[in-house]
Amino acid sequence: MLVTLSDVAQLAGVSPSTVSRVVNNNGYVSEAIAKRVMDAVAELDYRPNVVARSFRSKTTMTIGVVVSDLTNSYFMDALGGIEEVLSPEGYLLLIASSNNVVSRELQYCLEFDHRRVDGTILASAGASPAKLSTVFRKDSRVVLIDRMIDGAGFDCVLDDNESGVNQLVEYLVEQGHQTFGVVSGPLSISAGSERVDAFERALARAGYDVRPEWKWIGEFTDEYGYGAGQLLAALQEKPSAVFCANNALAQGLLLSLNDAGIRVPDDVSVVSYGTLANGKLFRTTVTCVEQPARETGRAGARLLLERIRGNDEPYQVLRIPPRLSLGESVRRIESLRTNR
Amino acid sequence: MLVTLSDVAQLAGVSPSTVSRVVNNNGYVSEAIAKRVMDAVAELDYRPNVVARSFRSKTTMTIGVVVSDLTNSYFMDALGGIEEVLSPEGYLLLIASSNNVVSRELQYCLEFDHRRVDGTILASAGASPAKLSTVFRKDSRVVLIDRMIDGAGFDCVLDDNESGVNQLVEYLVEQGHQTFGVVSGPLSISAGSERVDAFERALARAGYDVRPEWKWIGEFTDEYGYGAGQLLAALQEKPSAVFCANNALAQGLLLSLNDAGIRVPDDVSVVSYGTLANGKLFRTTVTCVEQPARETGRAGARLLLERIRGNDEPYQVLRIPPRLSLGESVRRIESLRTNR
DNA sequence: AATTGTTGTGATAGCGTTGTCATAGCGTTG
DNA sequence: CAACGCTATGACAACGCTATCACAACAATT
Repeated sequence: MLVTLSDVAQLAGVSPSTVSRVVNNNGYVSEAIAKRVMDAVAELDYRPNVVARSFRSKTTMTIGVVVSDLTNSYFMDALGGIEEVLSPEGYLLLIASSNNVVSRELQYCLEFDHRRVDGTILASAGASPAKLSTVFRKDSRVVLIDRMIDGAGFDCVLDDNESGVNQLVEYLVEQGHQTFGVVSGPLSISAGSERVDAFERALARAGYDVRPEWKWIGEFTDEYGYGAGQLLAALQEKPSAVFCANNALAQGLLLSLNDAGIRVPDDVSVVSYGTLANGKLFRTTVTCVEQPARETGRAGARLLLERIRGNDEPYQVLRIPPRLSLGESVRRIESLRTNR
Repeated sequence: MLVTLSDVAQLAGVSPSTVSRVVNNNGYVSEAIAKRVMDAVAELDYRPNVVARSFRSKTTMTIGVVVSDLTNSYFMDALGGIEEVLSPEGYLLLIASSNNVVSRELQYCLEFDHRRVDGTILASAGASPAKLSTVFRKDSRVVLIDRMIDGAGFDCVLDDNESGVNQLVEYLVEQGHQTFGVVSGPLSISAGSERVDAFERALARAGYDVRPEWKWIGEFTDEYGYGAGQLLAALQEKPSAVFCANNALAQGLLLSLNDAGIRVPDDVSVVSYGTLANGKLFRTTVTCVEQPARETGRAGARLLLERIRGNDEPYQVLRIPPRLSLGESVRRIESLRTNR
């Protein structure tokens, strides 16, 4: 019913093989024949059947990307970087958002495997290595971004969380802060544990710590951030600075503080790991670690490309250094000395 | 190299046909055999080759979605609605952003066609019916959302722009505004022409108009909005209210007015067709037409599903009514009478 | 002149799945 | 009990393409 290679071959008076060579631009084809074929293609309005091609050639030129939250600008930026690298190479992206639900994440990865993607880029919501290994085959090409999974045995590109957090703490201490709170997603995710650990370690070096009752560990969502903000607002005694381990948390926290009538930075200072989405309109007014999202995406895509092209060296972990971006969400504490 | 249907069949001691029936859950299969097959599937860790399946069955269970700007929350919301309808039906989405470049839009649509998607949902950046008909085949299933294309002959779901704009104008006039500016994307796109036309018609009914020098027609991007804001800021005599035909324009305009030291709404009032992305954090502070993005996506997906399932009635245009959302970007003009 | 390599083309054989048809056993019905 | 429909399974072909091989024709090298 639809025009096939053979139809074109017949009209051009050549073999299907030759038409295939022309449309794929590989193998030896003479100028004259190529032109004859292309004319036939145009005349019949031939559309290559990519499904048949993929079936035969066992390569789909498709990359699956699973992120944990598509509405988060970090992942959108990373996606941009991925596309930037993969699109010119002829790959199409299959994009899915797990919405921070691990089971959905696994489900998408499995679906992608069934659809025979050439590789998968995964920003995990916290899948275990065990679960992951049931989903992927031993020869699956997978690159993790933003969140590392120990023991999964995949390439990984992520922030140098330690460096980012250190810059943040340095700045906070410099500004005179002495009491600190933390809001984070699950510590089972590297983005959680690494940032929180680094935060506490950096504080320790400066002679401070985080009081247990000022630690809120939940999900990497603005909803959880909002809830944490409510708890914070209700506290009699508050930390002078609160560290949010990602931008969604910061967003929720700031909104809830605003709703509760707590002013930032007058009443409490807030810093975020990750840029706030709305910085564009209202300028970046939150002091934060500016994540190299796009570069992370690019690096992940490049790593995956190498794997597809046969690189079978041991997997590697790439750390990309972020930089501090100063906003107006941190108060300078001049002289006040609290006894601790 | 990989486990196939036949491998499973062999282990289970049945024919490939039977295994196919089991894994697809269609046709007659006895309980006993089904169990035997499923055990074999589990033991071999069989993964259906969806590419082969698609090739044979001529249906990919894939829907292509081309939007003009993935970073725009309107399209993200619409995407959510689309996914909500299509995902439970087993469809996977192929998502692409044309970034308002018509050639890229066409390219993606063509690529999707080659990949044999079962249907396409398109928020066009302004492709002509002629171009579109070279890309799609006569039996292509296509649904347009947000932007209608006259003469394309496809189903279409979009805002009742007239109603939305009327509500806006009514409110502006009620607040005492008498001089108006407009910022819009191309009038070749229905979202542009319909909104601008409706705006001018509604104003005319109220006895007002838009001065030619207060009309800025460009692209539906925040960049263009920013530029328009600069032009506006530089004007000696300004309109008292400016209508932005989409949210990206409003975003850019507001940012540039802010940069130029023009206060909203004190110096100039701004209204937007479409919700501002950052309403979430800073609350909706811009008076705007709240678009039924998610419902538009849902309706488009449902329309497409019907087409796929064989509905071949004449194509239809669905208009979804939006509603006004009051913010703080419009000043009430009490008594001032300007002579015009 | 013989050998080798390069270029250009065709014939053939599947890839893994499912649609279609054939067949056979069974229960129900007039 | 013959006729029929329903259930259950297998055999077989074919989907459109490309990998592989085979083979020419010709050029370049020994």
